[in-house]
Formats: sequence, C-alpha cells, structure tokens
Amino acid sequence: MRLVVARCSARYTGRLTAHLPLATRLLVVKADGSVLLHSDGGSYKPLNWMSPPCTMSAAEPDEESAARGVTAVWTVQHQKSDDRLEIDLYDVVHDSDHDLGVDPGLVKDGVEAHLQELLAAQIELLGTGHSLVRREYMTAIGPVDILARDADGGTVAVEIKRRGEIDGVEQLTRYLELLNRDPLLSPVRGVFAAQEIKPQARVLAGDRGIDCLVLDYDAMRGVDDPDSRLF
Amino acid sequence: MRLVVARCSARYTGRLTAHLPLATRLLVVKADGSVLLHSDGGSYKPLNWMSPPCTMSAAEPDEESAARGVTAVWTVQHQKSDDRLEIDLYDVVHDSDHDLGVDPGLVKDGVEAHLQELLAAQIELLGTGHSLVRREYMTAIGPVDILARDADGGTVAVEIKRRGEIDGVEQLTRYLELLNRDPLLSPVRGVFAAQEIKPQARVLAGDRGIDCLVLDYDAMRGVDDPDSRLF
DNA sequence: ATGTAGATGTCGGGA
DNA sequence: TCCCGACGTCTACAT
Repeated sequence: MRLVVARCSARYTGRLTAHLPLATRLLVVKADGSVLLHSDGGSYKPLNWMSPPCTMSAAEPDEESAARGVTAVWTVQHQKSDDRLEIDLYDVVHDSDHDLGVDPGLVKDGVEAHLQELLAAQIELLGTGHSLVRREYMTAIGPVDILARDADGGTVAVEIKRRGEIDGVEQLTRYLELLNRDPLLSPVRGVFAAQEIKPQARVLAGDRGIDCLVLDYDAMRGVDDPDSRLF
Repeated sequence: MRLVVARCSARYTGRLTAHLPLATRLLVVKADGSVLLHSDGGSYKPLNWMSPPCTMSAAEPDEESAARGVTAVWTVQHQKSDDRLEIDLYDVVHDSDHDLGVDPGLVKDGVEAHLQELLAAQIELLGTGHSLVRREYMTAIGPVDILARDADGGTVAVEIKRRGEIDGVEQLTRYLELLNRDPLLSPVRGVFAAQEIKPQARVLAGDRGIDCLVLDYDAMRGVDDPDSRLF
C-alpha cells in the first residue's frame, strides 16, 4: 500500500464524467492497483476512486502541465471497462510504501452474537457442571467466543457459528493452539457450537478432537426470552 | 489527517456487532474525528469505520492487553448513537500527521444533460426532416428525454444515456407503452441514443423495434460549442 | 426534521 | 458468470 499526500487535481470518466479541483488530498494506492482519493472529512467514501481490477501507471507531465506545476501524472485504467481516473500531482507532501499482507477480513456477529449470549446464560448445555469464565475472551488473533470450565476444572473454548462449516473449525483450531501454549489454561478442550453443522465440518472437528454441539436457537430463546414465556 | 499503519485488531458495536482479527492495516483519522480502517485490497469501502460526528480518544492499554502486546487502545464513539469502534494497536509501522485544508469537492459534469441539449439543438441527427416537439416531455411515469416528429409527422420518443445498457431500453419501452395509449400521439417510434450502446442493449432494442443512435459527443460539441469554433 | 429515490453504490449469495 | 437483494448502505433533494 502506497500512501501519498499531495496537492492534486483529478478527472474521472466512466459511468459519469467528473473532476476534482486542485487541493491537498490523501492518495492511497492499494496492492491490487486500486486507488482512493480522500479529503480530510466527509464519510468513508472517497472523493474519487478506481475499483479493482485496474492498473495504475505514473508518467512525466507534458510540457504544458509541467509549466503549470504538475510533477507527475497518474493514470488509473479499469481493466474490464473504459473507466479511467487521471490524477495530476503537484506538490507531494508525503510518500511512503507499506507491506500489509493479506487481511482476514471483517467477522460479523449477528445471530452469532445472540447465540453467544444465550449459550453463556445456559452454559450447562456444554455439559453438567460447566461454568462460564468469560465471553469474548481476548487473544492476539481475536476473541474466543466463550471460555468455560468443565466439572473437572478443565478449560473449554467454544466457537459459535450460525452455520458450522470447515473454516469455523479451522478458526477454533487456531485459538486452541494459542490457548494451549498458556500453562495456566492448558489443556484446553474445544467445542464447536452451531445451529447446524455441516458433515465435512463435523468430520474435521472429530479429527481434531473437537466436540460438536448443535444449538437449538428457538429452544434456547424459549428458556431465556421473557417474550416467549408469556403463556 | 493522521495516517497510521499498524498491526491492530478492532471491535465494532452498533447496528451490528463485528470484529477484525489481528492484521496490519491503514488507519486514517480525519479532521472531523472520523476513522477509517483499510486493508490493502478490496474497494473503497473500509473494513471498518466510524462516521462523523464522533470523537476518537487514545488510551493506554490495561495490564492484560499490554501483556498481549497492545501498545494503545483507540476508542471511537459516535456522538449521536451508541455506535462504538474500539481498536487495539500493536506494532505501529508508520504514524504521520498532515494538514489538508478544506476540499472543494467533486464536480460532476452532467454529460447526459449536455447530450440532451445538444441533440435537441441538432435534432436532425435523428434523421432528415425531424423536428423537436419538446425536451423532458412529462408523462405519469417520468419525463421522456426528447419528444420529436419525423418527416411524416409521426411521433418519436428519444431516451438518452451516456452508456446505453439494458435498463435504458426497458425505461424507453415503458414510456413507449404509455405514449402509444395516447391516440393523439400514437403510433410513437422509439430511439435509444447514447455515446456507447452495449451489444445486449442493442439486441433488446432491436427486438422491441427501437432504433439505436450512437452519439458522438465531441462532434456534437464541435458543431454547437462556440469555444470549439474559434478557428 | 423527515421521507424518498439515486449511486461511479459495494458486497455477498445462489442459480 | 450473471442476477438479485441487503447494507452499519450513503447522499442529495423534496416536503
């Protein structure tokens, strides 16, 4: 990812035609060639941008542009359409490059969050004698949904999904690997809990010594939700 | 505008609950306090963000977090709702601050509107003997871009787009259906005019008995625009 | 302030 | 791949 802060102007042609007058802005060039042009306010939407797949090429300004003070011209061309973004750079205030690597991406906890609450409140669904240690137990690679103790005092890490698939088992495996390095917690047992667990995920979990727990959302709500107990 | 590149994890609670596992990302803090969290790919949408009005406060990590390697905790709180974004920063790779000033903002060049003006002024591009009835001819379902008469006195409805795609043909079809119910106008012929017409749209138009007209914007401006006639 | 339609919408899922 | 619907939609404009 390349970060440039510069006085610049820009033109965009594609679904519409538009231009940006001269001002100081942040230019972000991502690893996939996409470009964002941000001002110091507004929302998360850039003033102007080019989505991937696209290619960015920097060129010397022509004589006329150079005379106006342009130091570089960036052309960002979309690869599948004729969308094109041209940026004239004037004074460059900042220019740096960073290797960010791949991003695991956002994890949305919608129904998942509710399942987590319910299971935390009904922790004995894990087995008689279980007790809750903590929800969203923080680790360096993200929060473990539920940490609990079983009847024998052993630690249990629970990963909760709406639909239990292979990647959820992988996630729990990573957590277990990390948690088991902590002598205060080890040995940590894993429980993969979901409303529905795919056969492949169940097989993989079994292979990893991870228990599977199918959660009955409605039944759990029925126990916990006052609205469902009115009768 | 503050730019930080750092390994970080984040949690968002508000309309939904979500979290970002540990990874290296770009953090942008804008002058209005809004915060963007970008990965090195994807489109212009950040992985996570907080829109203004909001306040960002940085704090020391608690003991437990510090033990995990957290060097700072940012809390971004929306001012009108209980939306909240919490960011744990680990290794900070880059941190810089820049004064960008106010931005004049994006100027959209209404090419479609301009094309309509130009075609109205050069209505014979539809064919010899055509005359303009009206621009923005109002109907119950919206304005028809141009209504004209051909050499034989027949009515012609023109839909103008910069890029001619299927939905434009559908739109014109709806207008034609409506206009053809009017005995004073019927039969009404349709013309789909655009700078560029996609093959699918051309096929659909043909199927509906709608003529296609490719507009040469530069040539039309050359005829009409005094700035281009100076020589 | 509030509701509604458009967006360079973006993004994900299913056929 | 295209099509369709949801979105932390956002945004401007109308009332």
